[in-house]
Amino acid sequence: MTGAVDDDLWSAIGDPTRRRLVDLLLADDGGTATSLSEQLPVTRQAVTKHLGVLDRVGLVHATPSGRERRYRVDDEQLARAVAQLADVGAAWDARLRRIKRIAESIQHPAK
Amino acid sequence: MTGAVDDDLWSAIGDPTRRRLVDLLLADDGGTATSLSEQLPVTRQAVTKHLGVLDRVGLVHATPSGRERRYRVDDEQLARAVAQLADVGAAWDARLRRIKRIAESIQHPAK
DNA sequence: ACTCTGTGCAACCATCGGTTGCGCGTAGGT
DNA sequence: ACCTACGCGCAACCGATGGTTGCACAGAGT
Repeated sequence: MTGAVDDDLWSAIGDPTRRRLVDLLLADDGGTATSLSEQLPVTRQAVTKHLGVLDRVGLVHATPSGRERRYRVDDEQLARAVAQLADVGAAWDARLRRIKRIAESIQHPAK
Repeated sequence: MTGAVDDDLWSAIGDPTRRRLVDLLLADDGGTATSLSEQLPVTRQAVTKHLGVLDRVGLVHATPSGRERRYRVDDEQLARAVAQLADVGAAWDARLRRIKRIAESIQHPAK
């Protein structure tokens, strides 16, 4: 019923590499740009850019630790993102069911 | 458990304009590039390109009708897309719950 | 026949995902 | 204290993509 979709947030997780980045950070909290890039088919600089995007939409948060920058996922914002996925999915699903119901009611008239 | 995410499909619905396009087509089946562009803040040509992308991943299907090209949503493919949204959402949600549970178990040791 | 309307095609532009290359600071080994 | 080496940031560059404008063409309506 909300439908209040945040395009920036959605676009952030729309990119495959960023989605994997989130996956990696969920599994291995406190990863650095370098460590993450080693587990991905892209360079450290590419990862850095993606982390920048994720940071801008609040999905991750960086904390300097010595000469490293450790990143961790922002649970709340990720939960919000998950909610949006569910929202859109539910809306489309409802449409599909409605369409299917209509199609059936045509095949099997209501009386 | 599947995790078999189709990047092309996901990227297709990752774009805000394309997502709205799908929304519009679900509400107003058989829309044309021109009619759809009137309900969006972009030009017809931009819409045409997006419909091309959606067509390539099988989310919509065009049928020439006279001099017009009417587009309709492919129910099955959209259902697949919805499933993927649910998949990723569920995976992340599970992680969040697990993390939260761990955090709680630290505050309230298991005994 | 002439016009309107819907398409398609092409050129062009900004942004984005990705790369390479460089320079800098800081942690560690000796 | 030194020097190495690792992690990082910045900048230039490149191809793909989301967007625009402009034009040329085809099918209906009068």
